[in-house]
Amino acid sequence: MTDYNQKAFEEKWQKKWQGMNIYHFDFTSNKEPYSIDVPPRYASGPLHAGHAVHYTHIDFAARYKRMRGYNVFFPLCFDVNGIPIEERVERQLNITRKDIKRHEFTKLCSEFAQKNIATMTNQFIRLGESMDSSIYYQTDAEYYRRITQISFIELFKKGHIYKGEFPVNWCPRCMTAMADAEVIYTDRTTKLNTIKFYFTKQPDEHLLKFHGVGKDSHGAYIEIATTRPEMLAACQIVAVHPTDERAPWLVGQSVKLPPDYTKEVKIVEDDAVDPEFGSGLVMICTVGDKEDLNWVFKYKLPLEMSIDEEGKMTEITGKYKGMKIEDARKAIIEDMKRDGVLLKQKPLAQNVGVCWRCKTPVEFINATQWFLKTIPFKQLVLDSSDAMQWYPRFMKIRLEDWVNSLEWDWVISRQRYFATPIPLWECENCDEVVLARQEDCYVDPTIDKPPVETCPICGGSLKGCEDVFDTWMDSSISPLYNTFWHRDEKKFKQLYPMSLRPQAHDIIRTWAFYTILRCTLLTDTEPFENIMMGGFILSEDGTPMHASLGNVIDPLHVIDEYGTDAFRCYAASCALGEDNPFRRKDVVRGTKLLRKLWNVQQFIGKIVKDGKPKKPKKVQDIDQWILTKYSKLVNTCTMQMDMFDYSQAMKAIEYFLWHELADHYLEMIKGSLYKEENIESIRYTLYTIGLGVVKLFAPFFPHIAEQIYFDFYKKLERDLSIHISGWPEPVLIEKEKEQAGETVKDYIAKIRAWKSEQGIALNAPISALATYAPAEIIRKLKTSDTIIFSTLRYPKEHAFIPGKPEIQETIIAVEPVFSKLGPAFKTETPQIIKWIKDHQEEIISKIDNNGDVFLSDIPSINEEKNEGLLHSGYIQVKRGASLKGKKGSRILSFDGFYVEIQIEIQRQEP
RNA sequence: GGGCCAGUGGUCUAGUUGGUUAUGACAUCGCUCUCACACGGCGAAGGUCGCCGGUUCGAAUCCGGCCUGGCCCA
Repeated sequence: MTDYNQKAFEEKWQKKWQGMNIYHFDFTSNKEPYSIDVPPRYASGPLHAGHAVHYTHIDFAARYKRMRGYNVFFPLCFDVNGIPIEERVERQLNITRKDIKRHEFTKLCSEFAQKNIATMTNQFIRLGESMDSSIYYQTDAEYYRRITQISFIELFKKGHIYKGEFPVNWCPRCMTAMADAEVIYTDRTTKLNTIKFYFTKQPDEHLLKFHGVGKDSHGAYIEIATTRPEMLAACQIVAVHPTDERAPWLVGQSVKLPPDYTKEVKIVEDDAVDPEFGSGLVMICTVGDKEDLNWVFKYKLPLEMSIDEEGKMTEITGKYKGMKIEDARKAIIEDMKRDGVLLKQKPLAQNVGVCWRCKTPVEFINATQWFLKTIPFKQLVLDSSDAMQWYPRFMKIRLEDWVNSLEWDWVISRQRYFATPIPLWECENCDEVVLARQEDCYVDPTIDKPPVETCPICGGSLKGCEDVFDTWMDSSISPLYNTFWHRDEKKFKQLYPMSLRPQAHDIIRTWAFYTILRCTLLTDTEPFENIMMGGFILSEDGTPMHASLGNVIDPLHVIDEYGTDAFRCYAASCALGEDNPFRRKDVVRGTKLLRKLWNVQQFIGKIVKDGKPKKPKKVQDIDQWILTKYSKLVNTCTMQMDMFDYSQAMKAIEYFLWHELADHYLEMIKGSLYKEENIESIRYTLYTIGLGVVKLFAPFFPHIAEQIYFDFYKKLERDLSIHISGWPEPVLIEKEKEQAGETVKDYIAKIRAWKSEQGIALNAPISALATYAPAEIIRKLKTSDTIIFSTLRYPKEHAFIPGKPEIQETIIAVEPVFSKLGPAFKTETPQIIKWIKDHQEEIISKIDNNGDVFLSDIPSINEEKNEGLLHSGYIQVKRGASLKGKKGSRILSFDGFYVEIQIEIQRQEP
């Protein structure tokens, strides 16, 4: 017997597989391709356990499809553009990108990313991933960026791109525009400041009676509550709700703005004002938040900015100019306190939008940016997503909600460096845009010359665009890159749309949405057929993993301790789409399952080592039973794998292996095996199921499966590796034999349980003289009597006797069969049930005398037919027995049969 | 505030075309080293299936409302 050393052979296979070329996508093959749009892993740092689980799920799909005979396209790939990497580099070196030359900075980013890529590539190998490095890509490479640029140029030519001056989300720390999808919301407590806005003209005294209006030595004022006092200079208007009792007095009035009271603004009424908030009067700035922005458009207010691109106060804020936002807020509060115009401050819990990467609160900046139209294409995206199968289905709703909630087009330009350059030049004189020629891409307009010397319109000089793309512009064409769009028309036709998009649900609004949008716009076809949505892997305590919380789980640590296959067992136990805390228990359970699989295979291996058994003429009943069970397992498991339901599939295989096969079948055939009875049938069965089970496990546990395959099956099968061998097929489904097998199994299990209860060793002989049971059961038991004899260690004389032993058997209860009664009698059912329960003795005696009880016996039932309740299956009897054994024996009663035991065996007296 | 998901023995968990006696694992407690496996086998105890109402002959399952947690969004 080979020693079980999981770690040693995991390492061995990880090395060997590199050279075996079994995961290779074959462009010349005529097998049907199964293409996976693998999430290019972002190169900002190593994988954590959550990523590891996601990629393991993808690997399950890849390995399964390979065994199903597909030509699987499973690229190794990385996403290498954008702010997060820049941000890491800036933090690591304690610089900002503006401190050094643009191209020096991008070089640093690239080096940083390459290091992470090397780390992650190794991680993927250790996770047992079957990615194909011959179709490798990374999104910052010129070959990839070229496709990003071409896709932009095509969208531009279709008229879907425009340049606009528009307030956009802006991160003052990263100093760039960002899309709505990149803004996340977080709770924080801030201060709500109530400030005096004095009237320009003294209002009617009557107004002073109302709340939120006051008067001091400087005159009458209204109270305005704001969390952003530093934006006072950008205040354009004050609003009150139309139904507010003060509205008639206030609307049309003007107030002066603190802190210096030189600027005047009007008061208007607007039903978007929340009368319950603050004083019920709100100041509207350009632009504090999105709501302000709606008002700005509604009232056509000037777009005056109080904050600039670096997060500093602008000219219009007067003395606060140049201060950072937080400093300016402190300063203006101090000033207003001093002047007595700050009435009160109270804490306020609010939900602020922050930069997804650096968590700095996002501001709105009016800036000229490039946009890709999204608003006109909502329906297009929804239709495209309808054309795909979503797993689980409810995830589609998230995409639909996001699409329906969209209000703005997608800002695709970023004022950053480490990303794909926007391939165009602009005339410094007339703003005419000169696009790069597709055949020239990849281009970097900050270095490369434009395709024409000067502006074709006015002859002005052309300046290369310094903005770069949002990094989602790169990753959201992964299906186009993968399928050789604009590189090889034949391959594109073969591969597009891709078979599967696997991803996590946190990037539905970005990666999924943008990919569906752009690929559909560019190809008029949805980019993938299936989309499987992974859940979140949380830390062991159920909190999300965060470097800052120190609860990040390193998958390699887990693997070092328990092995890769055990880790993959945990991964398989995570249902798709559901959030799962990391469960060490399931990894431990994995180690046990692997050991069980190993042991079972050692046992089977010994028996099948003499060659591949042929199917014998007669397969014994008990073998037909387990083969039927196995075939059913193959069917359900195949179905579940097709639906990406890995947790269910693995559970089913595990149950079959451990309980049906090991606990029941193996135990049952051991006796025959040692006596060499029905050996051909058993060997055939063991070989078929032994190999089949390893194959079913192979996508989950690639290492142990390969090891077992090589140890026992490879020399008898032709395949180079279990991972490119065929997926099992059902071999036999014999319903009757299955039932007979279940009967034998139940019989044996009951006797074994009884022996266990009696403290008799399971392999100890017992002097059971006879088994009594209804003829049908006896017939079933007899088909496998050799197994019963050897498993239970019965004496040769043991007889199987149809009928009852010499016992007094009585009916002890009559039970209603709800599933029969309900549909037949509907509302009368409860009465019948009650009657049955109340008249037990009467019913029992009737059955004993006449053999049945009839509907007409029930007084309250108006039923014409005179059906026998027992005969029609409306009731069932539960029999018990007062048993009389022969002399020197006693009779044990089980559910459905009796066993007569010689008493001597029980004698334990000293 | 809206959407989605979840709530089942001490812990984790399976289970929805509705059928009355709810699955398994871990932990606990008994018994058992039997020639693949004691990291095994056999058994016991442990649950008003989040709460309330409705539909139904019958609800963990369907419907409505609510509570709690998570995720996403505003």
